[in-house]
Amino acid sequence: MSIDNRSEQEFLRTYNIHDFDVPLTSVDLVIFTVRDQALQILLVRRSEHPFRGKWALPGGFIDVRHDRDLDATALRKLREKTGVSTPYLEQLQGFGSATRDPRGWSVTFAYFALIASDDIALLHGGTTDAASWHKVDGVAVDCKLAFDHAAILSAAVQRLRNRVEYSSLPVHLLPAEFTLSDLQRVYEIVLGRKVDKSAFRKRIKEGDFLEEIPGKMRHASNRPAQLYRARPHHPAVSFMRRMGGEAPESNPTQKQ
Amino acid sequence: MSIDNRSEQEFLRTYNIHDFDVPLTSVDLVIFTVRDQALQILLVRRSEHPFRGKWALPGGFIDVRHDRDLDATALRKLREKTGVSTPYLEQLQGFGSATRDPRGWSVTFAYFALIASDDIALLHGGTTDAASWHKVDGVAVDCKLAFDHAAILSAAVQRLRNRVEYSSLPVHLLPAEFTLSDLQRVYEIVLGRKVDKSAFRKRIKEGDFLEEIPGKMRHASNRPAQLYRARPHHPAVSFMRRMGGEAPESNPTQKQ
DNA sequence: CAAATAGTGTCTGTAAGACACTATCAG
DNA sequence: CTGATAGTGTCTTACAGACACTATTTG
Repeated sequence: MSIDNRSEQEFLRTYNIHDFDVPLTSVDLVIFTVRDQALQILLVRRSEHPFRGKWALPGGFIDVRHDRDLDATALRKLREKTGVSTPYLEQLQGFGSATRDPRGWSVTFAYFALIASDDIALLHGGTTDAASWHKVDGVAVDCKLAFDHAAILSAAVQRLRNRVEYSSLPVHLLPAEFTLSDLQRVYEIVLGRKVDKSAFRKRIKEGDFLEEIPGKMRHASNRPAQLYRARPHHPAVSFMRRMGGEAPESNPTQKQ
Repeated sequence: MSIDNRSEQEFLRTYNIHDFDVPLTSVDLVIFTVRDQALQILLVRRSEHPFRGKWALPGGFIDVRHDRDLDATALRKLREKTGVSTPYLEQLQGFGSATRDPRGWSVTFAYFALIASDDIALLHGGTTDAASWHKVDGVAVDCKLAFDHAAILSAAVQRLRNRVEYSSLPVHLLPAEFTLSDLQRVYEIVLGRKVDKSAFRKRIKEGDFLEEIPGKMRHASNRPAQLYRARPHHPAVSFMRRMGGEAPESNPTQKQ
């Protein structure tokens, strides 16, 4: 198959990864949910060096013996921390520099996940380190974070807000059944601004990624509301136009 | 500063990265240009194992002694291959799995760069391996690629086409001075379809990221065309609406 | 003049936003 | 009835797309 398969195999037999100076490689997660009318993320308090005792994004090293690929590592970490195994999960961006970890050159693959807050009763009482939810204020949280996790969080929030302007992403922050008002509220919480009801509902119906649950309504002390669920196999709708009058800031791209 | 700075320092003194099984880490580049009325990318023929003799994306390992961060590695690689040092450069996505490299678990940070084809006279005659331009056909090139580079290329082309639908990105594929017709042609070449002239020009002017070069025209055997240049410090404009009637395919996100 | 490309104007369709309106429940 | 939230209709504005039209050059 290869040009010279024999010498290629010979090469691999004598190859040792530890002959090279390779950076430390990890995967970190920004796990979003909406709780108490606020966008929140999951943080863990580190029980190991470096940054022992500091808050950090959940994450860890690739298990080269068990993880098939990066997504598998991210899913495994998410399951370990939350018990959730079918979230919305998207790779955010890689971060790597000589200075982000005091142990030396390190890289991390940042992912962001969206889960419904009622999916995670399992969290407390697990065997993991202390973990808790923290409200996102602007593009940060109220406590100092280890490593460059503040920068990662900032990038994740910006990416989330940007996606929410033109996609159906927020359905993943809700439980399986919800009303259109619930969904609108999530859009408003993530974006931090009001959204027009009429325009919102036209847009969502046009997008055709939800279906009514026939005859199922939510009753309260007012007019009952139709319950909807995400249409199966309709993962992520992108609209042609963004909501809101504002153009997004430019990418975290660097030049020079 | 830290909770216990003394033990943190003790920890770092005895820490050795080689005690862990870390994946091999590299940076790969998808370098786009427009030449001969076609979108093209730069490929190098590998002179080393593995995949010796195969075409591959230019790339290589992080130089932990000299590279400040991932972007620096990508820029260095780009400079080594093309001599270009101020391109549009954006991190695409991380790729990592147990099988993408026969040497074992490996990860790579894929970047994509846009350069004007007249910026790269320096390419031939360098000290690098054989490198050449290859036309992009659909989402691939006409030759087999090493590693998982076909998948990386595919993701890069999709990302580029998607961005072009709503941004000013293609200016980076042109030299410093160009006409609006030149720019329209680049949009058409990247997207692989015709674009309406009137709508295009309204959109570009509305975006306000170009400026006329006063009095400077390009003359041919027809009406002379106004020359434009990118407005300084106007890096990447995003429009509120996409061109073309089609919504983009969903992300390369995985679930399950 | 013709050929070629540059550049503009006019109309239509679509969807977002503003906002007022109606509908349906509990109490 | 009131209060509350669900849900709709109507008007305006913004802009993409289609397409015809004018403008300016060379030969």
